[in-house]
Amino acid sequence: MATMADVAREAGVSVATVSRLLNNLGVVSPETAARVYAAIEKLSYEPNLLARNLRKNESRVILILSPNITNPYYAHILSGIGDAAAELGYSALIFNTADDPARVREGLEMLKKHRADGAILMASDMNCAWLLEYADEYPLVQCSEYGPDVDIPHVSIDNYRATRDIMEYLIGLGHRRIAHISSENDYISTSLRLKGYRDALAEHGLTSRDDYIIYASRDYSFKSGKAKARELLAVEPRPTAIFCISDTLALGAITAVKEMGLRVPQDVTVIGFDDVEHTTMFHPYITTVAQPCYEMGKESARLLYALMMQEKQVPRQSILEHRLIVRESTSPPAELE
Amino acid sequence: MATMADVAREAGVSVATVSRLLNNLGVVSPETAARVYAAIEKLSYEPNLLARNLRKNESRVILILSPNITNPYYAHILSGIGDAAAELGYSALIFNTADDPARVREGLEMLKKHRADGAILMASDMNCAWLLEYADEYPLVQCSEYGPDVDIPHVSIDNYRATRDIMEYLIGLGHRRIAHISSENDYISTSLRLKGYRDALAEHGLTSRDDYIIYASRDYSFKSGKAKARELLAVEPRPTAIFCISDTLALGAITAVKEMGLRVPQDVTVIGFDDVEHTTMFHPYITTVAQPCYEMGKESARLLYALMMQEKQVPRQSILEHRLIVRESTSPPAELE
DNA sequence: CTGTTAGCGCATTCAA
DNA sequence: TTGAATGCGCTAACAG
Repeated sequence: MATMADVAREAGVSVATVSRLLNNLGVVSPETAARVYAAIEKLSYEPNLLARNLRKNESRVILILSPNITNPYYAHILSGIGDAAAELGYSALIFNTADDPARVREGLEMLKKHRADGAILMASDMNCAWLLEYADEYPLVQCSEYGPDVDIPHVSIDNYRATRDIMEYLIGLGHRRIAHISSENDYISTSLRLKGYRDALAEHGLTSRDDYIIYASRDYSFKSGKAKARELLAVEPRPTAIFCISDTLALGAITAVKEMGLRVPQDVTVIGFDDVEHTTMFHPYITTVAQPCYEMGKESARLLYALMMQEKQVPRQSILEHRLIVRESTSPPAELE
Repeated sequence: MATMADVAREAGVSVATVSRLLNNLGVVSPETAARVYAAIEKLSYEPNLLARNLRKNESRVILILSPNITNPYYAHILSGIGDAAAELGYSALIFNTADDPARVREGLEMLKKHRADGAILMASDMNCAWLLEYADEYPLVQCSEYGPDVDIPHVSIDNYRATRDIMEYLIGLGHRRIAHISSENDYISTSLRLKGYRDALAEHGLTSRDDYIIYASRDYSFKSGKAKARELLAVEPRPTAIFCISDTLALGAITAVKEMGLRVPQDVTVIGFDDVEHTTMFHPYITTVAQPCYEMGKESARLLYALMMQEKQVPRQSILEHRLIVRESTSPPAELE
């Protein structure tokens, strides 16, 4: 493995000149430049990042803390982060937190060890003020989830407005008995969606029934969605629509409806959230709100980059556009038909 | 940020002693050790990996070259690699190749730059002998796909046997007209499955019809599966079973069957491969061959580790067990009922 | 058991 | 426009 000294010797110049050329610093005469490039070519030299990084005191790596890369929602975000990182000259390190705060801490310690220059966090709980201890020291960005009063730059969608859009749509279709499958997790998105659900009902003079709200497992599992929908459908009077905070949950709900001998959407309307699961592989295709996951990943990387470059005025928040996608799992309630 | 020198000064010892303690080399008296630990604690010192890595000439990073982390099949493998890497004291870098050989090359160049100590490749084409140029220089492992005559350690399943298992099962059910949705890609798995399909037919005295074999898109898309199944179902006489080389393809095939007014499995049996897609979210649940993706990822990391540790006798091949999972999309052909 | 010292390969200051 | 020299923080001889 050739070093810069080898190149310098081969080209008959000093290492300083080679370094300058490689980093476009100062000016190097065309003739020497040519000689150096020839030497680089001949020795097939590649700079040793280990040395460069130590010298510059940076790793050119960004850390991604994700609870589970197997979940397509996170996978799409990761994909965006990875691509943006590459464009910016960074590499993306994945660290699986398994949804465990202790592992998040463990991951963040890598910043102190200089394994990465900054980190992007996913799936933070609302009470994540403890992250400030790290955010004060290192560039940190949160994606999707964040703490409402925790001053760390984050990118997300407007979960409240998205939910209001969903509710306006359902109510506009004529639904009055709308149930909600939420989750027992502690995400800001969950909280805002629940609030949007309640506010929409209230503003339309519809009573909010506690037995129309049910909490699925933290991870939005299909099984949980199915089980919870089953409970919801046993409530009297039966809701005509179920708003689920994820597509997987909606998929489970649709299965529950079908297994109870009912039809979607004729008997029960089901609506999801995310548009990232396989929502168009089976009928009924799911009506849902699409989140721009890939773009959110990219934007997170961009924010982090701004932070790492010590840019002033880095926005504390970047809200991307959601989109209601009406497909086949929703229709007016039968009673109105 | 405290350095080792700070710790040494604080503890009244030399940096060598601190280093020895941190690396469990040589012996340090309990008293000095205690003083050093106290100093580390007080200064909340963390070793600078940038410096350590340069000194040791290693990055402690493994590179993962994947065409698309959004595909659950790869995501599960990645997950296994990531976990195994962490256990071994390594970090996992993801590099999206977008299924482009030029990008694979680009990724491998990172090894020369010392950004990573070794790499795990996914989705290599069969004619990947050009990889040897890198494998000769750096630790390389291939996961799932590999070149039949390319001497690079790889982990996979026995695609031929798995296919034979599928075919024995289908033929055992009484199927005689079995179609095959393959792919136009150049993977060894595709090739072995096609061979397994043909050999099974031949050994059972069943004629292999070219119009029962069709090639879906490289990426096994749902859409492609649906379209190709449609073509297959138009052939006279209609096949009673369709063996698809991926679950997504099978999902597409099932949709095609249904849309043509036929039933799965009563009219057409469909069988998939991988068991990684959402095969149990809708009826009929898909009969398929399960690949131990997560384990394959772990095993890949282990092999790579052995390579990086310069262990002698690193196996050139590690074949993990597959498993036929019979669910609802298969049954004896109607004609026999 | 502990300390001194010499680099790892590079970027960067300063002098020429 | 170029080169000499310094040191980033650490590990590993080697000496004591």
